[in-house]
Formats: sequence, C-alpha cells, structure tokens
Amino acid sequence: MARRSPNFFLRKHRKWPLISSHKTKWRQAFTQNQPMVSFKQLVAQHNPLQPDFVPSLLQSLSLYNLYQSPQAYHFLIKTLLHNRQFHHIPSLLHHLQLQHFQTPEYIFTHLVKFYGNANRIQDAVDIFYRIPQFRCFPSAYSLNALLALLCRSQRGLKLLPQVLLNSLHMNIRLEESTFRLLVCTLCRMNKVAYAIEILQRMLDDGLGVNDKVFSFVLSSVCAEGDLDGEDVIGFWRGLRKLGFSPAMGDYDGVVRFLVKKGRGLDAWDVLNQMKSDGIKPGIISYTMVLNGVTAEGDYILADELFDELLMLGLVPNVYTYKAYIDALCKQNKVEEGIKMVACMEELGCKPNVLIYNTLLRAISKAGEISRARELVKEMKYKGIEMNWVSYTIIIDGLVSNGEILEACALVEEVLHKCIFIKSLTFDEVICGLCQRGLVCKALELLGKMVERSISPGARVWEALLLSSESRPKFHLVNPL
DNA sequence: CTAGGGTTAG
Repeated sequence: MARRSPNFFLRKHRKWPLISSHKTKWRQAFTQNQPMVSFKQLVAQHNPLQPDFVPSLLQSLSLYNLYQSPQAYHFLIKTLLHNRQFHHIPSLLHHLQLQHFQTPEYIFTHLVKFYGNANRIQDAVDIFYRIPQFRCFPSAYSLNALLALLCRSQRGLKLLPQVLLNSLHMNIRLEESTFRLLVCTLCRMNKVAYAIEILQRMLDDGLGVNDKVFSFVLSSVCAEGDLDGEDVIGFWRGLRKLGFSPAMGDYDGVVRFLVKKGRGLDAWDVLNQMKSDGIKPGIISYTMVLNGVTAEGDYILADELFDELLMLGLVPNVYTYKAYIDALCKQNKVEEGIKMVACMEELGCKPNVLIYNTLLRAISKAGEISRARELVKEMKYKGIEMNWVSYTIIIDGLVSNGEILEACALVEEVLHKCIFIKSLTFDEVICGLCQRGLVCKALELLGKMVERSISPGARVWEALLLSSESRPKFHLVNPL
C-alpha cells in the first residue's frame, strides 16, 4: 500500500541548502583549535597517577584561557574516562559546575554511556540527575542514553520507573525514540500488554506512532519464540485498534508466526484481513497459509486456497506445489499429486527432491511398491538426486512389503554413496534379513555398519542371537 | 503496472 507521500524520499535525499558556507565554519574551528591543540599536547604530558593530577589539568585550562571552553572540559573528561581514572571525574565535574557557560548536553550523554559500559549504573543515574546544575537542559538524548543502559540489565530495569518519573519532573519531553526504546524492552521481556499500554500512552499524548514503530514492535513480538499464539493474536488486534496500518511484511510476519505455532486457521484469518484491507497477498503468504491449514487437516480449505491463488494470477513456485501436493497426498489423492508434477513442469517449475519424497511417502504408505519404483526411475531420468529421506522412505517401504533383498541393495547403495541415514533404518533391514534366515547377508551388513562407526540397536543383537541359536556354527561376539 | 518478502520433510 502506498501510504508514503510521493515526496517522502525526495525529502530524505534532498541536499541541504548551502546557507552557511562550510569554509567559514572551518576557519572558525581552526582559530578555536589553535589553543586546544597546544592544550591537548600539554595534557598528554600530565601523569594521571600524580596526586595533583586534576589541579594541574585545571591549571593548564587557565594557562590557555580555556575555562570558558566546553570542548576543553569534554576533552579532559574523555581523557579520564579512557584512562579509567573514574575517581578524578567528580572533582573535575565540580569545577565544571562552578563555571558560567551552558554545558552542552553531549558531555553528559558521553559520561552516561561510558559509565554504563563500565557497569557503573548508579554513577550514570547520578550524573543524569545532576545535569540541570550545569546550566544544561537535559533532553531525550541523555535520557535515552540512560534508559538504553538501564534496559540492559535486571538491576537497571529496577531503577527505570524512578528515572522516568524524575525525568518528567526535569521537564524532559518524552519523544518517540524514548517510547520506542521502552516498548522494545518490554517486548523483549515478554510484557506485551505493557508494551501496548505504552503505545496507547504515546497516542494519548498526541505523539504520532508511525507504522514503522508498530511494525518493529510486531516483528520483535513474532520473533519471540516462547510467546503463545493467543498473545500474539491479541497483540495484533491491539495494534490494529490503535490505528496501525500494516504492510504486507507485517501480515506475513504474523502468518509465519501462527503457522509455526500450528494455528493455520488463524493464519488464514490474517490472510483474509489482508485481502479485505486491500492488500494483495503474495505467493509466499499463500504458501505459508496453505502449509498451515494442511497441518490442521483442513484439506478442503487447502484446495480452495490453491484455486484462489491461481485465480488471483499468482504464480506458484516449488514451495507452493510442495504444499499443495502434500495436501493432496494427505487426502490419499496420490495420483492427482503425480498429475500436479506434470502440471508444474508444463508451467516451467521444476519439481525437486522434496516433491518426490512427498509422493514417495504417500505411495509407500499405500503399499504400492511398483509405483514407487516407477517414481524412482523418473527421478533418475530427470536428474533429481535422492537424499537420505528418499532412501529412508523407499527402504522402509520395501522392508514392510517383504522385499528385503532389494532393501538391502539400496542400503549398500547408500553406503557406497556415503549418504547418511539413521541407524534405525539399518537395524530394520538387518532384522528383516535375520527373519528370512539370511544371516550371512545380515552379518555382512552389520560389519559395514560397524566399520562406519554406526552402532546398531539392541533389537539387532537379539535378532542375530536368535538366528545363531538355530545355526550354532556362528560365534557371535558383541564388538561393543 | 508489478515486484516485493524469503519458506521445505523423519
């Protein structure tokens, strides 16, 4: 949806009017910098370990007549911070406090951030409260710096309410950036309801909450793995009531979350909202919902959705076909699924191994071994490599249909190709061989298995012992 | 007008 005005981007990229020539600015900076440069050189000669360190720094300030220069103080503070001379800071600040110029706020934001990184939370809070004593009006800049560090630790979070309350007394106007910080912290702490409350406050205070903030909050909520589906649906409804106009990515984010949580029908609901909001869902939206409703067993709906996406002129991709074929197979419509493969090829979409595995699974379940063989041939013909899932499905199918030698041949193929399959599949084949009295073959396979450090399960030993009892010439030693 | 976004099973 084109919610942005056409000049949105123009504004962003428009060049600033060249009112002040930066030549003048540069010259000013240069003339100011002359004493600063000498001052900095002098400071570098001071030893921070001397007891008169700070007095001598102050002396150099007066030497270069830099008492009135915030930059000089900022430099001194930075020097102390970088040398981790925290104990010298209070006396320097005391001196700064006695000056008459307005102290720029960035000195305090810097201090707050540095204290935060040194894990001196209380120092950071203290200096923040003292800002007005330096003839400086704190704004959202220093507040955000402090809040950001408070939000980082459990200890900091405890101080947060008090800081917020005091910042109101300090006449700091809370801005969108501040709220965003708080809302995101709350989301991280799974306090979704509080996050909505804050968003509500923002709107009540006449702050425009832009959709980007909503969107950001929503995506952090959806990224929260252990949140309940119910919570997210509630949150989503809450946001919409607050006037959020989601973009396609927002709908898709919620859909993805709901599908992951096994709530395909709720995801379908969101898809419908999307349509009624005038946003055309993309192929990915449909594919996710298709997977979701299939997982919930609503195959009729799955059929409808597939028709619908075609009617909308969306082009299904291999993921979409996979989802649809899955739905067909779950309804035991394997032949229709196979027809779909021809269909997709006609439309220029190549089937992959996942598509064939879906079909093979359904066919094996139905016990149609010869049909499975045909599909394997088809795969080979089309150059689609079988992976471990394909082999597992086929081997299982062969074993349960009594085609034990063919299964054994496939296991050998797997070993030859160095494809990893689960040891359970080996076990099954070895047991099958034993049951048929093919103990030699079973032992041979067991040997290959052990050779590759794949450990057989207990049932393998049982089956081998059982058959060796009837043929005592085998002397079995458990190599483990 | 459309692409975009970015997914898959034992």
